[in-house]
Amino acid sequence: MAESKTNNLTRSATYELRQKIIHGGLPGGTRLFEVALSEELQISRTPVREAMSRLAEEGLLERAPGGGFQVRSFTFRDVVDAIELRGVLEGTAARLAAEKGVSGDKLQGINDILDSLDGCFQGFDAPTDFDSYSELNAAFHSRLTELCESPVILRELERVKSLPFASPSAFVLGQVETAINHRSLIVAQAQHRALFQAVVAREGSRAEAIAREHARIARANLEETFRDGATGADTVPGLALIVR
Amino acid sequence: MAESKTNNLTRSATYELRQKIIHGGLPGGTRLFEVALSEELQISRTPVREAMSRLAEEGLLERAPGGGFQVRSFTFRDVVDAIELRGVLEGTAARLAAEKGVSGDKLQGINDILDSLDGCFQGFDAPTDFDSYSELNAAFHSRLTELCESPVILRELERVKSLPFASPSAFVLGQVETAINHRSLIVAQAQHRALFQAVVAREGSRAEAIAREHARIARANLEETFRDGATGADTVPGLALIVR
DNA sequence: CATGCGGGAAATGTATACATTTGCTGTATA
DNA sequence: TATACAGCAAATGTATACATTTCCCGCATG
Repeated sequence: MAESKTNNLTRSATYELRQKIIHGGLPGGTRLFEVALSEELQISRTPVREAMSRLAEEGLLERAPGGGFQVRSFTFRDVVDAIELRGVLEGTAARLAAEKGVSGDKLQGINDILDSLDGCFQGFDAPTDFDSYSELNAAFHSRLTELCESPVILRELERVKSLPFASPSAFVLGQVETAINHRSLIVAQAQHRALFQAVVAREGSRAEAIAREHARIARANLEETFRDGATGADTVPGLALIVR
Repeated sequence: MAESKTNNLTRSATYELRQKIIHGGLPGGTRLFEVALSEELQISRTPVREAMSRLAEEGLLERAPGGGFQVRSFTFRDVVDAIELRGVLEGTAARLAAEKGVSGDKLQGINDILDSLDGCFQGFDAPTDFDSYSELNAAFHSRLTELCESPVILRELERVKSLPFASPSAFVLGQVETAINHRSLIVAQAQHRALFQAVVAREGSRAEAIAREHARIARANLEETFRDGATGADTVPGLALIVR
């Protein structure tokens, strides 16, 4: 019955550090010192080291020139590029799925998700339960991209999506109120339908184009949120990720 | 004058391990044991651990379910997808560079490389010095993709290119004699010219298409080399990377 | 004022002992 | 025969002491 206790300290240290970085507690460029962190977390240097190593794998940290690690800093342009990259990779996954063709039994589940997403729109109002909408949205994209059945591509896609602010859920993680409005959600849902339809119809090129355009919504929301070059680092938590 | 001696043991252990994996000394799926490796390399477990962690960052190792690491295994399909992915990313970099436009002073250096590549073809014969040809080829792609000036995209591209057999140089690394023939080199060089021309002319879509097609040469060479489903694991060193 | 050269504090790199977990193996039992 | 469980061996996880390197600071020197 006992939960697996593997890597207890490393696991918790990784979690603590990740949260702190994502929420802006550790601005980009900040160098992390093993001793300081080990004292703060009341553990030895070893699991701290291990945690930093894992966060470097995730792309949240980078190895410092003289050794050790520092928080990776993302410029506004970096975030825009990450979103573009996500669109490109999701587009590739969709295209490959379409070119390969997908068996019918996997399609029904995705269709159900799409119907549930529709259900989130009560009449013409915005979704009341935004959390479950986000969850369904993530599920749709996950299920759809998996259709390409390419571990290599899916792996890189997950990497890119985990980059700060590259995926819609990152906004929730970073506790940033984005300028996501009702209209953009309706457009997004229409794109979901079209994207799915294109994959089913084996129209690879069209699927790729839609997926790319779909990511542009996130980009527009980002630019809307941070309009006028306001970094907002001092007002909105999590925003310290954007430095230069 | 003294060379930087940072991470001496970790560095050498990482190198030794990487070489062994790339050359097929450690087939995909092989679990790596810290004690065994530390005894073999005559060092303690710590630098071995560190080395494995770095190789996991590179994508050559993956964390095993119960802890520890194992050699990542690549199927033939995985390698094909990695090449496809490289084409997609190089295409994206080229497109962004074209859309953004590049200043003239950076173009001359690339043009010189292209001329040098032309020089490798003595008349209509195959390049005599294949090593310098490969070097120039790598330099061209490096310089061209850098034109997009996107650290995020360039970083992911480097990751993908470092995957076994995803980049042309991987064949040299893995000591696999590929079926690269003279004709494919001529086609490739023509694509180099066209790709460069498209970027300069700010024809983003064309540049992206050419970059993708260019990667397909590597795919064709791969399929030619391993035709008839022969894995060749017992005849060609480095081939143990392809297991299933 | 710029520059190069010690010197020492502080950081990471390394070794090693100890703790914990995992996974196997053998045995007893239904 | 299949299965559950106890116990052991071997692996990784963790703590800590020690080694080495880096980096900063102050001083001497051109």
